[in-house]
Amino acid sequence: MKNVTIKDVAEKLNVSISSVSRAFNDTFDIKKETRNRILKVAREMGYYPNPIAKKLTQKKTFNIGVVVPEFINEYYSEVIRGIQDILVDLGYQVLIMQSDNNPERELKNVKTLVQNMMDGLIICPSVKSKNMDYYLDEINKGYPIVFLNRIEKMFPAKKVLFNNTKWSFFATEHLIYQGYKRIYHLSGSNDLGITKDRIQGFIKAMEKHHFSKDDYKVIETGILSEEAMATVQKLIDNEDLPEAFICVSDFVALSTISVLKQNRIEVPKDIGVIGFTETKMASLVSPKLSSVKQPTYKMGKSAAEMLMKLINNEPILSETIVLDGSLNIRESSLKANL
Amino acid sequence: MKNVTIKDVAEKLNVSISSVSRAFNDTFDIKKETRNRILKVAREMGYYPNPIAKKLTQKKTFNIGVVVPEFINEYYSEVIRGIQDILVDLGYQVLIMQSDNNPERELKNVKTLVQNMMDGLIICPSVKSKNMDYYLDEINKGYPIVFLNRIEKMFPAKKVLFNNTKWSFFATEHLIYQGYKRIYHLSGSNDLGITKDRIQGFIKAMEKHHFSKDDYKVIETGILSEEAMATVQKLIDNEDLPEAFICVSDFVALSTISVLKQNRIEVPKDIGVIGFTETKMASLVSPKLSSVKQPTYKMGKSAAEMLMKLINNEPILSETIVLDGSLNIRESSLKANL
DNA sequence: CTGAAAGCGCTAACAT
DNA sequence: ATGTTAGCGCTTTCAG
Repeated sequence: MKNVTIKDVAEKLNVSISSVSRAFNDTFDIKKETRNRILKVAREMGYYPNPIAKKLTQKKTFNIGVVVPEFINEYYSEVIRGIQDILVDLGYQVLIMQSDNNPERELKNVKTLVQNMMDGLIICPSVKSKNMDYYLDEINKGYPIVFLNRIEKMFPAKKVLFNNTKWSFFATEHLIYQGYKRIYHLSGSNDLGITKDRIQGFIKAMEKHHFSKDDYKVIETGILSEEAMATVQKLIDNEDLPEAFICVSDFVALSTISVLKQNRIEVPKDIGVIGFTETKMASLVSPKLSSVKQPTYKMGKSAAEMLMKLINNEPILSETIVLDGSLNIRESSLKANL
Repeated sequence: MKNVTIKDVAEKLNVSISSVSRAFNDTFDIKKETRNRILKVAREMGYYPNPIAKKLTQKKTFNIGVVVPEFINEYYSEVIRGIQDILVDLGYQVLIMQSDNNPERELKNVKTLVQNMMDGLIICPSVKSKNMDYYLDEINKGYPIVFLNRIEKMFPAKKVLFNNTKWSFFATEHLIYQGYKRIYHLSGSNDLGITKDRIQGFIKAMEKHHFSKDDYKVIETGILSEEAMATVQKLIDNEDLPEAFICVSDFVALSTISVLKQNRIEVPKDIGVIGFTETKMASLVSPKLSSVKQPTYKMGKSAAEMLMKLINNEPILSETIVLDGSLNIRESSLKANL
């Protein structure tokens, strides 16, 4: 039960604890021979340096904390894989905490990670994150933090973002080129910066192509299936259907298609639908879902690389990295070819 | 940059560090008045007890570690929500690590968590986890570990499992009752215990209903979409299609349906399909996917509760908790009603 | 009730 | 090249 300590090893070998420490840290000032002897016996005794004690004396922990809102789909999974692929090779371990989109829990998570002396943090804020003061405090203290996604473009901190405006614009334009004349945007929560960005891209496309205000609409639908379905059903009941929907997520897009189908409205023949933040399901469903793909893995990698620079005091050219995605056109938005 | 320590607070107030410690731990042997005075000033100074130092002196960290293979869908997300909902209320924080289904990384993760003095661990093993010796060592040392899912029924440790055999049996029987006369099981990796369990349930149903060996088949397909699609396409090419598929996951089920559709075979009219480990997508796609639902949230809760008992040395009635799920019949397996 | 002091396991000067 | 010692920030006897 009792753990073997550096002292136990030292006594067993009749050397000082510093020698054992040196052996394990492989410093220059120890004879290879002694080192090996110590290491060998230590292994036998099942000794392993206590990282807690180590943390107390050293600054470095080689632990990185990541806070994500949730794991409802592969989005953050891939982000984290990107992060890990960079950091694990550099000897870091990645500790993850889930905030469940609860700002209080998020803050508590961040504090836990800070207090556990993570060398740095990558934070993917919750929907209604309002903890920015605390974060700014830490940043000002010199604590390395990189934000990822869902953070205001103007927030004064290192961050990695997806170019929501641009790809929302492209997705909308794609619908326009397909000949859809009346387009609604089922958007996410207005509390989110990214929602505003996507709305902006949507409207930009509408205006560029001279849509009249009657021919487009932004409806805040949220990200829940039930909400989306209710919204679409209401549009049907009110006979206020557009020719195409651009949806905040694949999940909402599928919900939309599902309701339309229930009402014997066919996609893409009667109505076009395009999703956002592509999931693997997109190409497996029928009709195959067109969607905007985000570079999740790369976002994770970029955030991790940025964090490393921050930690190693290397110069960071730009505080904000904005990444591009791609538009995966499949069946659900293809009116033209019918 | 420099953090405020207990000493700083003590000096500022002209009290001993023990008093400050007492104030923060709210022990009985301190005057309420002193306590409040200390707390007040400490807050002002921005002091917060360093948990690392605390860990060094105390045994308890109120941190629980969770290792999961991945987050490709909401499965482990819900498991973790279950875990958190139990533990957060008890004052614990949950630290998560992702093994990416890599056994080495899994082991490294577990070691990191152990060395960081987590009070206990919940481990969801990888596909090819072979680290059992290390885990058994820790358990024998008295370290509280609970396993969840994907672990051999006979493994001598606390664990929470889903009754794969039973629900595989039920799902198969459902297909039988629908009138499908020839059924193939697209199974997961044979390295997994749960795969064997599901195969067992499948075969049990086949035998109970006197299917001849020619009328059922188990095909190891894995969990990748590409593999599943290739497998199904090959069956089509070989004119070896069954009347129904029971698939290892919703993902594989959707892949299967997708290939069938490409070949103008309709589900459920021509062929029935049922998934496993239901995802939210199941009810959104067309045809709506029948699937076996696992009690993910409850599994997380059970594991957390078991871990608490383990940590608090409370009696544990049964080493293994096996939970039941449900069969959500939707459209993809409904031949009878057509 | 409060303070002094030992110690948790380790690192990092400082000696030798 | 190795040993000695003073912390790291906190808890916890033990005195008083």
